[in-house]
Amino acid sequence: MGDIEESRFLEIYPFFQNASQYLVDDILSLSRHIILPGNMLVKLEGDPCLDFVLMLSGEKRIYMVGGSAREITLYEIGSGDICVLNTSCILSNKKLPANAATTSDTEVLLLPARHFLDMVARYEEMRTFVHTHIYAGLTSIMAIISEIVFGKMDERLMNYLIEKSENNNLRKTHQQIAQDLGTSREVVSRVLKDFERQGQIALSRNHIYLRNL
Amino acid sequence: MGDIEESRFLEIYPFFQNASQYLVDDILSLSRHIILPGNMLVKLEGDPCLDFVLMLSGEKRIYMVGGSAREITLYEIGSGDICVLNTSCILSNKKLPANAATTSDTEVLLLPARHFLDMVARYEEMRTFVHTHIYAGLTSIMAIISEIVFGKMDERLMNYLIEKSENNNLRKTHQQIAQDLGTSREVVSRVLKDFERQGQIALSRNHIYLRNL
DNA sequence: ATTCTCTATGTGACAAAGTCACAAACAGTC
DNA sequence: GACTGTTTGTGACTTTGTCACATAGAGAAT
Repeated sequence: MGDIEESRFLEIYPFFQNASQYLVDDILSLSRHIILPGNMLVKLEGDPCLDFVLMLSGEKRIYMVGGSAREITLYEIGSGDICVLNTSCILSNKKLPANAATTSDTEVLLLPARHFLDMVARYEEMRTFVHTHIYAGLTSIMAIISEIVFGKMDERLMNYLIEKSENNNLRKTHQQIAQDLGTSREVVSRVLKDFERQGQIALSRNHIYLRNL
Repeated sequence: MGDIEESRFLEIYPFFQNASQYLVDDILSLSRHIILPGNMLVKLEGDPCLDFVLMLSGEKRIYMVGGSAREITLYEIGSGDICVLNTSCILSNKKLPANAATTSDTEVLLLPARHFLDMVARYEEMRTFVHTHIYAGLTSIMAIISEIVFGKMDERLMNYLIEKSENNNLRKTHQQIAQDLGTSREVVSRVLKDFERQGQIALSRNHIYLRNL
């Protein structure tokens, strides 16, 4: 079933290098290897989680939507990550409380819920793996609250630019940035324009360039 | 050690009425029964969690602090609740990422981390219990983000008044309300004054009265 | 009762962030 | 080059947050 090499899996998920061989065999033999196209809505709020998802490559964005086209991104997961909400849903047999979409072509391993629960029951390592990721997810969501409540927009936006840019370049629209930060497009446009006037960045359509200072 | 009646425990935690007698015996015999005074700072951000905490009576507030006396309450726990962050910390052997304080005299059972981890390993029921509460904690924290990002202050404050009041009365200062909602005292004072001018509430020192409309 | 003191509340002035409406600029395509 | 859909810019206004300081209430001290 799983047509992924064990060596590749262990490279992406080094945690399992020290885990029981039985566990690794189980994960690889019981899960299916799937490729999802980019920019695809994978799950909607309220959907059940039938599989535990292990990210191999690509990226997913987990986000909430409010009225009037406002959104906020809770976190993004990439190669070697798992999704806290997916995990927590399966462990508690509840519905997913957010939306998930791929932002690029994405390769995942899907491990059916019942097998995943079995492994959590049987393997200490699996529990450690899961619980470590749940803690990380909780704290990263708390960090968002902290930023929103205690932080200022210009600081948040500058941190975002630094974090998300590659080689000082970022290819995103102001609308996309606004949806990640949970604010409106106009606010992003205005703060970016200020940054540009201060000489910190250069703006063009779909593209931001960060000048190193 | 534990000097609490099993019948009382099962009344406060009905989930365990259907659990193995061995598990209940373990919980009761391995935990200590402690009483904490009200308004006591129980844990600071960065503290380790040595015990799994089961709330018997009273209330605790879990909150984050930012600069300049601003705070935000993540959640409050009372009789029959457990604290997600406490749970997650123990399961992952990490530090607590928030502060905890009692808001009234509080009675708890403290179950040492190693015994708790043991029970999670051994008892399916304990895993279900824990994972259900983690899901509930995660979604309640997400609900806070949703409120802050998508909601308006007057709606949030009105919901707060309705939720927290008993018999249409609420004994809190504007400062305390501001710290629960993650805003500043002035904003709370102003919105409350608006509510009063609209005849929805009556204000006096340390006290708010809600008129039923 | 009067005064003192501490805490709680009220409010004006201004800054930061969000909303609304609409204009201008850009990149493809026809 | 004209047309079209998307992206960005911006003025005007509302809401929320900050700062400074005034006022009011409650209990203690005299």
